[in-house]
Amino acid sequence: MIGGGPVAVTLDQVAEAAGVSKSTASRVLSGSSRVSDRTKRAVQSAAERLGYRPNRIASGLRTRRSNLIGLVITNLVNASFHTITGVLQQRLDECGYQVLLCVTDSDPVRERRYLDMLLDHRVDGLIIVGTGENTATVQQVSAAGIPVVNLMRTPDGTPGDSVMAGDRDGAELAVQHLLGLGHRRIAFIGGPPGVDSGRDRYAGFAAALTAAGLEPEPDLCARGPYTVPFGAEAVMRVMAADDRPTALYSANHEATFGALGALVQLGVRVPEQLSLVCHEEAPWFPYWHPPITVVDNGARDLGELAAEQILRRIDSRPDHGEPGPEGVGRLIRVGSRLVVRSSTMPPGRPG
Amino acid sequence: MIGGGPVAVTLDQVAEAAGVSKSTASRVLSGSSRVSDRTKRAVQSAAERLGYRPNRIASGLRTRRSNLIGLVITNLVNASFHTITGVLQQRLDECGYQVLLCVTDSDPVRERRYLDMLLDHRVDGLIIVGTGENTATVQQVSAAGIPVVNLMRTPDGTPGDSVMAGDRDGAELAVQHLLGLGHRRIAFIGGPPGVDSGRDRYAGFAAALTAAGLEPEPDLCARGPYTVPFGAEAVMRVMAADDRPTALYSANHEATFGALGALVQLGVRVPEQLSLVCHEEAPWFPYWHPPITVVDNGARDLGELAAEQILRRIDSRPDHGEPGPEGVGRLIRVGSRLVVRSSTMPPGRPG
DNA sequence: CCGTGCTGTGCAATCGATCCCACGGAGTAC
DNA sequence: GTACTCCGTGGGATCGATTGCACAGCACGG
Repeated sequence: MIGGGPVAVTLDQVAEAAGVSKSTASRVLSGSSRVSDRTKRAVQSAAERLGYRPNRIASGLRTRRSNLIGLVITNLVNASFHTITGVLQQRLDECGYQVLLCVTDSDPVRERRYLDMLLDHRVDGLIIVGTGENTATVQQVSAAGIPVVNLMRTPDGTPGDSVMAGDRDGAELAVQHLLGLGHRRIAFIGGPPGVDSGRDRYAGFAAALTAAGLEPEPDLCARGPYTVPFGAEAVMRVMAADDRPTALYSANHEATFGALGALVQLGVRVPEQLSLVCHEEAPWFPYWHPPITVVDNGARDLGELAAEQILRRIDSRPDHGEPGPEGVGRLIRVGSRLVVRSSTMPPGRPG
Repeated sequence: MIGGGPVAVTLDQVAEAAGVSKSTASRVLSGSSRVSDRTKRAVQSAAERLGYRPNRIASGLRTRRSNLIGLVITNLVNASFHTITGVLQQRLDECGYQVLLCVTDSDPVRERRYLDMLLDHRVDGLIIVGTGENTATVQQVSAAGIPVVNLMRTPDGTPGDSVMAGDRDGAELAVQHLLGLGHRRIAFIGGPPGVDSGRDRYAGFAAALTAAGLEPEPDLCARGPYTVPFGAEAVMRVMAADDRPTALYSANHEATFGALGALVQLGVRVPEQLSLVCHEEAPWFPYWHPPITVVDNGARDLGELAAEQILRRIDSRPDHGEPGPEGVGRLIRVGSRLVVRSSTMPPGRPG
């Protein structure tokens, strides 16, 4: 502690202290080539003694690998996104990669800037929950030889692989469950039609109804942003129908909270008067009263698979081989799972 | 698209295309020194034409600045943390710094590894919500000349500045509010005593009671983890008291959700039978039924101030000046604010 | 005894920027 | 005309690691 100032110890110094050349020291510390046990020990102890920490910037310049992966995501608030972010970070770290976090708030301008910045930092991979407004820039990234994985959303014309949630199937699962309980008037509160999940979940909802000989009723369907106020407003709307629904499918946890609040306010009891299923898990749904039936969209799996896919692409490009898209991007779809709790039950007799 | 392979354009190439030297091209693109307008235009157009993107790794090696800031955080799930993370990232980005995200899950071993890794990446700053188990390693980081900002927690012996929530004052505020409404039997559901927020919030709770001539009653106080199940269990416990409390202070939003679920289950109505105040804002509290009175611990401000503080330290160390702690670390405390909604009211007559 | 191959090590080029230093020429002062 | 100051520009060292190439020493087969 007597002067271990801010000047970091370099490999040269370690080499000198160990009485070997820089090259040998490097070989020992990165374990690439064979070195005699004696020198190995000498270098290691010198490194230890001096408190040597390799400079990844220098090493990155030479090896052309930053060990950084850009994560461009629309927000962190949504339950799926922060679960995914956590899982991703952990999995990538296990393989020596770090996450450069970029939150766009769905702003294409910020997204664009982040993409350029990630290019400048020479990230080894890009995982993106995109707005769809910058596919040209994403193309540039891909053309620069950086693997791209699209997460949750695959905009038209985007390069790279995709890891997508099984939105359509999940919504179908939820509605089939409600139909199976005997519900016929099922309301839908869903996301914006312009977003993959909004579109796909509605498609699943409609498909399940159609398969049962029913069809979506416009005044039982509300589509809008994934927000608490929208959920509340939507419930007010669908519950104002002449013939009230007996069940409600709600497409994300924020909207569901809005819905739950509004239902309490309306004095509608769940599940006695209205069955409720939410398409997204949240930590407190199992503990709610009643515990909420959900479609688990596999957020953890999404993170896991996105990490694995980007790592695979990085590995399969050992030393900046071919740049181009090797065939078309691969599409991985994560299965959804219905978790039945107590917020759904057969419809009661109309009052 | 005819061969813009993965090999990136370098400054040399831009310089050559513009017919100037590498030095001049650098000067134009980093705008450091005066250059004639003619050459400036030539270089800029060449850079544009070739699609030049500066290599931050190379530049970082030379300038000894990575433009990276390490964020070591215990988790992303907690509402405050993801708000803070989002704000931090945005603020730092505005000043050209990017966030290297590290989630520890409160595991000291992972924390330790992350700190070493951040050192290797030569981050320009460290913002940490620490476990308190690695102060020695944090000392190393600080000794390496990297500014450190402790967020929400300031373990004994940690170097650097601190940006802390006004936990004690906030809890006091909440309890004073309840006392002011006429409550005398106030229950406490709080965090682990080993964590700053757990300790401070309890202290504030106790202080407010003491100032009113009361004292905390052991069977109305539950202290445990910030989890939904604990909140539920704690409510069960305090509501089992012979003389039920008329008000409840709950120390974070996860526990509050557990509590709300349990209260519904017990058939206890809020606020008629029990007033509730939560020490932490969540997006849906304003929309709940009833809207929940909260102590806003200023998560956005915490992020904002932590970002500003680290940036200030980085700037005030223009070119690796003195390493040492310039005096003691600065302590910044963020004010808490009581937001009164409808979950609190004067106590009713005992039934 | 000599050629061959393997092992362990060192030398020096290299990655792509930044920036100190020097230099030529124009402008100004005396 | 000489000396001096700017200004714009180029040359080249430098940051700290990695890595291709060369070479010394040793073992082994013929």
